Amino acid sequence: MSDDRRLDVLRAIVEDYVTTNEPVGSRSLVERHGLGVSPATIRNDMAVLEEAGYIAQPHTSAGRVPTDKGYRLFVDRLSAVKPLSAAERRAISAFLTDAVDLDDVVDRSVRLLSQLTHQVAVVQYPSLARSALRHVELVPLDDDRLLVVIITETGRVEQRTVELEHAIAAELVPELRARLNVSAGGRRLSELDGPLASVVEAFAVSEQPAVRAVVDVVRATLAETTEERIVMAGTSNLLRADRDFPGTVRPVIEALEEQVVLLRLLTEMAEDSVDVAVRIGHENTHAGLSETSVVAAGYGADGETVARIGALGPTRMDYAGTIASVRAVARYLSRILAG
Amino acid sequence: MSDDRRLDVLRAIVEDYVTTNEPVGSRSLVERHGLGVSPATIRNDMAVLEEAGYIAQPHTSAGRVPTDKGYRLFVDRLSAVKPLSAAERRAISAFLTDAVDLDDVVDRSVRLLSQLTHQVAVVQYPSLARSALRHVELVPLDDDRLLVVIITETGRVEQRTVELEHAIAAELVPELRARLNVSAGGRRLSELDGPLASVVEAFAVSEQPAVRAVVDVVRATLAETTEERIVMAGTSNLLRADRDFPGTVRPVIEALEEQVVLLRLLTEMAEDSVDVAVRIGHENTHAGLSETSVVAAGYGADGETVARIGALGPTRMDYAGTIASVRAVARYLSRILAG
DNA sequence: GTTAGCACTCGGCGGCGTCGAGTGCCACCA
DNA sequence: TGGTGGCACTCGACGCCGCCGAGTGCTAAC
Repeated sequence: MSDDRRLDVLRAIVEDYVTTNEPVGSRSLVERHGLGVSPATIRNDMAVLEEAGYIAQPHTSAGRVPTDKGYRLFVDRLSAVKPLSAAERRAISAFLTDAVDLDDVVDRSVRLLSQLTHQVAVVQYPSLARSALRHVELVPLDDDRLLVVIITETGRVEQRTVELEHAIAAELVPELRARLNVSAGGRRLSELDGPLASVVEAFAVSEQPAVRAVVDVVRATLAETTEERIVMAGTSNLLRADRDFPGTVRPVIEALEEQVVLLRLLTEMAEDSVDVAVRIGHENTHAGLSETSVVAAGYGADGETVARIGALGPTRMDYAGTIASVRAVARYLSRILAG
Repeated sequence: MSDDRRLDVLRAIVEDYVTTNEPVGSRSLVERHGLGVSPATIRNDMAVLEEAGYIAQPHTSAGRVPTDKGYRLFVDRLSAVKPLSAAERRAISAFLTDAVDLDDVVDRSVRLLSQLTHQVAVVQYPSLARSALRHVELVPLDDDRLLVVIITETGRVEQRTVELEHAIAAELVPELRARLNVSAGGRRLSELDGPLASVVEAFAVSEQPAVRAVVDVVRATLAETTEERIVMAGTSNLLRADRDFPGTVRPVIEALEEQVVLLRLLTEMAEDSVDVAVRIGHENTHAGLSETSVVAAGYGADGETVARIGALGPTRMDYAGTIASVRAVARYLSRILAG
């Protein structure tokens, strides 16, 4: 029994359906791909594939369409890696190297990815918690308020205002700034507890409450994961999909507008895989995304993942191409942040 | 000749069309509104209104639909101000006062506005150029690179890296920081030229090139209008419109993805009016927005407009309600920034 | 200036028949 | 046993047709 051919048939169905967006029948299948058998044979194979849940027919006497399970098998075992063209590599490189600051890098990346994939692209800002601290700056605003500005190695800047119970002596601010930067500079959140504690202890007991307030804000800001930001591009690409299946886009856009949903999704996917992760259709726990697939990868300096990027589109997408693009952009992005 | 009644008819047509989204005919018009005349009379009036370009019929023997010109007249002269309900006022107030920092304020505002109007909402970040400077911070990165962090009164933070030709003496950094903050703190871009020049002159000639590089970056950053950021919410509200007129949404979403387009639009509208400005259909110069209306208003502390907010939707929108919401949110926003 | 009446227009809708892609099954072949 | 050709069947897509009704413009009368 030729199990191989069945897989060939499945691959052919996925490929055809992705390009034509029409249920694919046995005749066109043998024509477009050089399978050396007759339509009738293919029909038998398709019956088996359908029985096993890899494909389905929208209605009697229409061609077959891959199910989520079918796409999954395709992605895991059938799709060949599709290397990017030289032109695409050049475009990525040129597009990203011009960037001037972190905002710009993120902005360019997300646009680039949406253009490469023709899907909705998503880029998460480098997480504060996982980035090393570059510098902490303290700015007295008035007697009992102090502005704390936190700058990470990845170039992200965050600011918080600290309300002080009692005024802090003005002369202490430079000292506190210096101590903070010496002890905490270059470290990540996970390595900060000791150094920060020692900073507090370096001050006179009478000053410690104020110092502790500042230190706590620094720690809290770095720990704050809810503040994570996301940028998105290529939403209009969804409308192409809507022309095919009117109405399916609404819940997707609503999901996209809830950054929380996206963040949770990306975080979950970080656990799926070390490299590029793929979620197909119902594999996305969020209901609105049940006909949507997401391809995501992590990026960050020094092989340390600080955030993720992804592309999102209808389950009927070019997985090989999308995976290649996401992986490529993630790598360039890592390189830029490291450099 | 009763010109008044014709205007009543126009108003009635706009109101009916906005709620029903169907061309409105003479019979239903007299029924739904208590005009004390017969359909035939209305038909005559409608013929006049059509002649004058305020209404049009999609095809022979359908009802009438307002033209852009008709909406314009409606907005300018016919629509009554629609005060917000107490519940709405409370919602605005509650929603905005909880915000913790500028990002949060902007984020909440845009969501709020999209919910109130059921349209796409847009909020522009407070412009750097028009905000007063609160503080400039300098952080040496290595021998020939200096990080400049700029903080405005509205709470916006911007950072730039300066590449120095020759290393700047480390001891000079605190002095430069101090001088910058004394001379420039609290001033707007337009008042900065003199103070900045005097900062440069306060240094020894040998140090001036480096100092000037830093000062130039500060000035350039404040002057940079291209870097203006915009946030958006409620894109999914457009899809409702697409159900009525399939295909019209695509160009709009594409326009929205180009922040430049939106920024130019908001800037143009700033000149239209001191209060709330309205652009209807073809009045938007951008081609993709020719079936879209935009309602915008400025906000800022101390009566000084530092940025704008707006709502955007199909020309067939509830102008009175949208205008009221935009105005209200702009006012609360101003109050928060001032406080 | 308003109204009633009337002929006319035209898009929307539902029914109908045709067409064709695609299927499942069965008998047959190597 | 697996592959193949043949065949009857299904069912959505498409185009045609005729009806219905909302809406109009015009004219003659009030």
